[in-house]
Amino acid sequence: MSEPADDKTGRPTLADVAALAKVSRAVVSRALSPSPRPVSADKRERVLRAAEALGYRPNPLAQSLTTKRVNLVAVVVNHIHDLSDLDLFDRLLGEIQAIGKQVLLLKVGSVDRAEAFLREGVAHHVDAALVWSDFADAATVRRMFRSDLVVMMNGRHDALSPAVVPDEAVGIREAVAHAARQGVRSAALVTGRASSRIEDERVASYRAALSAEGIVLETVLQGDYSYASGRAAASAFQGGPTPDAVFCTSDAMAMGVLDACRAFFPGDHPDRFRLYGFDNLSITDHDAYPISSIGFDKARFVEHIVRFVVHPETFVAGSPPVGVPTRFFPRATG
Amino acid sequence: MSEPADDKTGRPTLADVAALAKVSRAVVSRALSPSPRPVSADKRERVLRAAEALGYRPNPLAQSLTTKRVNLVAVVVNHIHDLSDLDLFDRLLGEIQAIGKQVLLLKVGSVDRAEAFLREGVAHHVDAALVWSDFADAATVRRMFRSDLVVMMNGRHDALSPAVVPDEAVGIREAVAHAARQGVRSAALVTGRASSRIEDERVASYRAALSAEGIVLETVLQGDYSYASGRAAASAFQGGPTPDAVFCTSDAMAMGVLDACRAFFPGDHPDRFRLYGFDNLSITDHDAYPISSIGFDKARFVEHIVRFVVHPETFVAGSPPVGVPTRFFPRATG
DNA sequence: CTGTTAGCGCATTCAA
DNA sequence: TTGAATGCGCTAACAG
Repeated sequence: MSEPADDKTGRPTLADVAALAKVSRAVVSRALSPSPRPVSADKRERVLRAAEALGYRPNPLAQSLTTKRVNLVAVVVNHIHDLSDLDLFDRLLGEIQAIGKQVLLLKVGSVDRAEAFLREGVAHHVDAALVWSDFADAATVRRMFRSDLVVMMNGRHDALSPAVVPDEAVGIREAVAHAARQGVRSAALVTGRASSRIEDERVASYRAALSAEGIVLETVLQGDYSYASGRAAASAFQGGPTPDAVFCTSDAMAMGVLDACRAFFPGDHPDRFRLYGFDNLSITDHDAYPISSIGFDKARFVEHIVRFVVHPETFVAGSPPVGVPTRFFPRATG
Repeated sequence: MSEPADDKTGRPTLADVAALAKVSRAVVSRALSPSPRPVSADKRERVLRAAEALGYRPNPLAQSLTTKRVNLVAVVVNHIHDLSDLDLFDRLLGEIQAIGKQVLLLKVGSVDRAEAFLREGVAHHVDAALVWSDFADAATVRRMFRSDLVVMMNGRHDALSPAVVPDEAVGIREAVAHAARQGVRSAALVTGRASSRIEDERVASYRAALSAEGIVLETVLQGDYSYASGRAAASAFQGGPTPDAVFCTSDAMAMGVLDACRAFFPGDHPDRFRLYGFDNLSITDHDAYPISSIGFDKARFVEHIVRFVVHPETFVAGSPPVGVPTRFFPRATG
């Protein structure tokens, strides 16, 4: 008589359950399988009872050895802020868990570093990789993860992998048109990191929209998406005349610009110029930063991503990236 | 002559490397092992070359089957905001990765839900669980994860698991003492969710400190840590006389109080009462929310956590939780 | 419907 | 130092 389930971990295994239920291991496997498998009601009952009694939990790692699926999804970011707003991330996390998978959060700055730790880690066995970090293009990501299912949100997608991107041009046109209707004739643009493809397109959209509305782009200032860089950029407006409007490619920079101008021109704000941000962060709903902004429906965005994870087959190679339209959200500053 | 490495995944396995290098699988295993194992220089070289040629990557899931270690660390939160500040989370993520492990991020609201998805997921095989969510106590967490190594940050620790907690009393005393020196005699307290142990202690610390400084606690208002709840709570000050100081157990609520009062008493602020927050969020460094706050050294906090993960043996059962002292950070509002 | 058998990819005995 | 054999925990293929 040997004790059931006591190798070293103390964890009962499928074999223990089989022994207690007096059936074969295969029957246990089938009885406990989520998908319906042929098992007599009698034995199924015994298995369930035995599993319950032993406190048995299947080992998903062992399962994955044969099934090739781990129920893990990698979320790859450069910095947490890549996800622009915590609401989006929180929702994504919830939805992924709702479909029975779990999130492996990877912070990846460069391809080199990524290769290094992917070599050792579980990461390259995930069922899917959701990529915000712009450290690599789709082909590289597919190679790095042992998965063909990668969803690109960093703009570096190709024909072989699905991608979800905000359709920024729409919202930008709305914002600029709104400005034009308010009489804006001249503008400054505060941009983020130049290395990003997303940012390049964003800037191009602003240029096109401004031009279409006949607004003169007088100045382009380089920031890095941060509050501090917005403040720094705003010093350009301190001395001479200011443009009619300042467009920032992130809300954080717009916040910096706003605070800088409050400091430069006390009591004067917000009349000196109109201010537009980007991202529609939830903080723009706070009184102190009532920044007109451009955003998209996060629920829909997440919905598309999760759909690709659940039904990869709905993606046909060569189809264009899924666009989630952005909208203009007017607030006090614009 | 069969193609090397082409079952169905196309991924080369250890066996493929062995075949190409003309050695046994055991030799490959040893040659590629991080720890020094007996292998002749000649064969080691051949193995390394073969592995390189094939682009071989060991399968950590298969490894874990025998080693019982996955190099996975679970970070358990209730809501992303539990980590109070993204800076802390971002740093934690980086440090965990630096020690060769990866982060499984779990959003867990209740024990029921947790049990449900832990049953199916990889989560209960992690090497360690770092718990912010107050959904469960240490014993439950140890049971849920197949790990004895859990680090509790939610205040629900016991003698058997390490814990890291901010020593909040220090900073609170500093803040209250500072207020007293400024002539504060009466105060209101805006609290967060009552269900949390951390919150209970925080409130107790405020009461003790106020009492010690002879400040009368006139009002206690219930919030939920959010900006909106702060705004709502502040309506209590709209009608009658206001206390000399308002202490909030989160910066977000303090921001809400601040904005509400700016709306009630335009132009009057910040003289009507002093305002103190909690968490020392980075946004309190922005001009618009210059809220005096209480915070701790995030680098040290993370350092302690990671130390427990790397050297679990440094924890001796029964030792008290590691405290990271908080400090008072005075700003314009206090 | 059931049990037996054979792997999944790897680390680890144990003889040699 | 080496390689053959065994097993980690589980699923899948096959006969019965």
